[in-house]
Amino acid sequence: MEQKGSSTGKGRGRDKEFVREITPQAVDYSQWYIDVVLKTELMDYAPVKGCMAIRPYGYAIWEKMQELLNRRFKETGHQNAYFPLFIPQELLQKEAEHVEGFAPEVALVTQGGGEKLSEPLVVRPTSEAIICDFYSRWIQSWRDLPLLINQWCNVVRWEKVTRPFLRTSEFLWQEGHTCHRTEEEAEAETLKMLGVYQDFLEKEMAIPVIAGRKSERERFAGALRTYTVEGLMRDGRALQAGTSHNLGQHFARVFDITYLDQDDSLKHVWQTSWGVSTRLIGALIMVHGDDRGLILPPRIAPLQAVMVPIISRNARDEVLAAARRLAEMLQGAGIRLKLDDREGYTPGWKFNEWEMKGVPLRIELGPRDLAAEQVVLVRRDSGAKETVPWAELPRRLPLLLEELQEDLYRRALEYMQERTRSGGDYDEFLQVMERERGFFVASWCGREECELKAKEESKATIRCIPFDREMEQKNCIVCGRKAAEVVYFARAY
RNA sequence: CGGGGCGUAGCGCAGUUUGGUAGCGCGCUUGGUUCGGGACCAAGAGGCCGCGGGUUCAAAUCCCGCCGCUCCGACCA
Repeated sequence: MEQKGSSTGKGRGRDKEFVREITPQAVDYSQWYIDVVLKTELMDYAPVKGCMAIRPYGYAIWEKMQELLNRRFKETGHQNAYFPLFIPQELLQKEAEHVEGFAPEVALVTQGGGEKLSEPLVVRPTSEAIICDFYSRWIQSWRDLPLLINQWCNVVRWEKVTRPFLRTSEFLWQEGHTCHRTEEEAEAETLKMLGVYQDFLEKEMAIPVIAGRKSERERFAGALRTYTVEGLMRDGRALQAGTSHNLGQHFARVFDITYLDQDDSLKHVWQTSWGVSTRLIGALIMVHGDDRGLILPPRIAPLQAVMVPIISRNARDEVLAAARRLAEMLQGAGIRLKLDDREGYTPGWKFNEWEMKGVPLRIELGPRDLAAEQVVLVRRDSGAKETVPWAELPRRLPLLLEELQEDLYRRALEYMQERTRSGGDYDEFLQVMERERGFFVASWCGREECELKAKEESKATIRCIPFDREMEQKNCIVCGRKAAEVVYFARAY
C-alpha cells in the first residue's frame, strides 16, 4: 500500500490506539473496508442477510450524488419518473436472455393478504420489463420520441455473497430508460450517458475511470451492447462503476413497443438503459480512503469543513463567539461547514473523529488565533497546515477545497496509471494478477474460449474494451492467434 | 453453493478445557475539574451468554439441530 501505517506516520504513541480501531489496509484490506463503513457510521447491518441501513452520513453522500447526477440528467433532457416495485413474473419472462440472466437472483412474492397469489410477483432486480410494458402504451407516434426517462429507486437481487455498498441484496440506484427512432440515435444516447458517468466520476468523485465496451460475455442480459466505466480500487481490484446499455430492438420486439413513423410505416423503437448505484459509495471509500478512515472529495462531501474551537478557561466565551460568527459567515458563503462546539470532547478527540469521517478540511480556532484574528486550516489528505487571516477565509477556503479536489483526482489517477501494465506475455499476466494486480492491458483474439481460460487461470476478467487505446501487440495474449481487440484485464469486485 | 473463523452489555473481549447462576476495557448517564492531537476524578445505568431442543439437582460452559455475521473461492451494479 502506498499509504504507510498510521503508527509510523507521525510518530505519536496514540496512533497505536487508532490502529486498533480501524484495521490498516496493508494488514487486511477487506477488514479495513468493513471497519471504515461501520465506524464512520455510513451504514449498519440489517437483521436480513445482505441488507443494511444507510445511516444519515452515508445517505448524505448519496443525496449529494443524486443532486449532481440529476443536474446532468436534466441538462441532457431527461425527466424523472417512478415505476412499480412489483413485476408480474410473466413480464420478466418475455425477453428470453433477460430472464435467464436475472432469474437466479430474483425475490418472488407468492402471497399477499394472507392468500396465495394467482401469479407470483417479482421484486424488481432491474426495471426494463415493467417499464417496457408501460412504454408500449405510451408510445404511438414518431412525435413521442425520443422518450427520455430516469428513475431513482431500490432494486433487489438475491446475492450469495454480500458486502456493504459493493454488493447488497437490496440497493439504491438510478436507471435511465430511453426510446429512440433510430439505431444511431440510441447508440449516441448510450455513449452520451456513459460520458455523463465518466464526467461525474472524474469531476465530482475524483475517481478516474477507464471507459469502454463490455465483452460479449459480460454484456447485460438482453442488451445489444454494454458500455462501462471501470475504476481501480486501492487493493488493485477493479470495480464496475457504471454501465450504459444499447438495448437495440430486443425489448421493443417482445414488448411490442412500436411507433408510426413519418413515412406511415410501423416501426420498433431503439432503446437504451443505464445505471449507477450506491456501489459508488464503496468506490469512493476504496479509491480515496487511508488508514485513518475516509477521505471525501470536497464536491461530494456532505461536510466540506469542520471548525473545532479550542477553548480555555479564560478565553471560553470569546473563542466560541468568534467561532460562531466565522462559521455563520462561511456557511453564508456557500461552504458546507459544521461548527463542532460540543462540550465534553477534547479538541484532539474531535480532530480524530472528523479525520476518520473524511471531512476535507479542518479549521482550528483557539485563544492564540483569536488574538491574531486568524485560523489554522488543516487538510485531511496531506495533513498540511496553514494559518489564514479571518478576512481571507471566504477567498482561501473555496480555493483550497478545489486544490484538494484536484489533488485527490491526480493521486488516484497516478495510482491507476502505476497499476496499469501493458505488454508482456501470458506468464507475466498471470504473475501480475497474482501479485500486485491492477489493470493489465493486452491484445485478445475475441474468442470466449481465451477469455474463460484467462479467467480460470488468473481470476481476472475482461473489464472492458477501451475506446481509445492503440493495439501494441498483434497477437492474442492467451492463444497467440491474430488479435482483434485490445482489452483491460483485472480482478474485479 | 464449497472451505475457514466468530456469535457473552452499544463496541472490543475474558470466562467454556474441569457445569455451581456473569466479568474487564472502551463507550453511555449525572456532577465536577479540563480543553492547540483521542483528558481526569467520583457516582451510576446497562445481559433471554445467537435461537431451539436435550443431559443434569444445576448449563454461557456438555450433546444434537438451526440461524446469523465475516473471510477465501464460482455469479452480479
